[in-house]
Amino acid sequence: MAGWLVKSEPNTYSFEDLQKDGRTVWDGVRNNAAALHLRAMKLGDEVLFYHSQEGLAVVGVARVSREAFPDPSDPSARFVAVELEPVRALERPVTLAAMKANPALADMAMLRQSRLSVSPVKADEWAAILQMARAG
DNA sequence: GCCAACGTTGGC
DNA sequence: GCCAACGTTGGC
Repeated sequence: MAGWLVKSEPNTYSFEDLQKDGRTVWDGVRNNAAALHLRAMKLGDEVLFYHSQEGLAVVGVARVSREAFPDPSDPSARFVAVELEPVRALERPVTLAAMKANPALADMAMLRQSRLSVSPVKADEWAAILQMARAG
């Protein structure tokens, strides 16, 4: 089972919004590298939910509830969307600063390419982040 | 608000 | 097909 990370500006759509909605269409991705990752997402894959601009932290875990389909917001039909549902909020947010400070995450895709809005998370990186969410 | 990183566009 | 110009994202 693959792990992923998506970014969202909480001003626009926060993890709390996802919990309130129960599920959401993850559309609007207009970047080929990010779209490639969207296409690779499988039903049931878990997704770290990161707040960009404000918060700057992973705040929750979501799950892919529908695999890639044509993005309804894309008139050119070149890009895809998935559907996400909330799993749970992290006990404590894992901040960008903390992730940067953790050598285990040095190779993490989102850190290496900060503008990538959808990125893969390796199993060991996933475990490290969840550990950080538990530890002080 | 600024700037670095990076993707896209368009002239040649 | 190259590359300069431009737009967008996102951290600081």
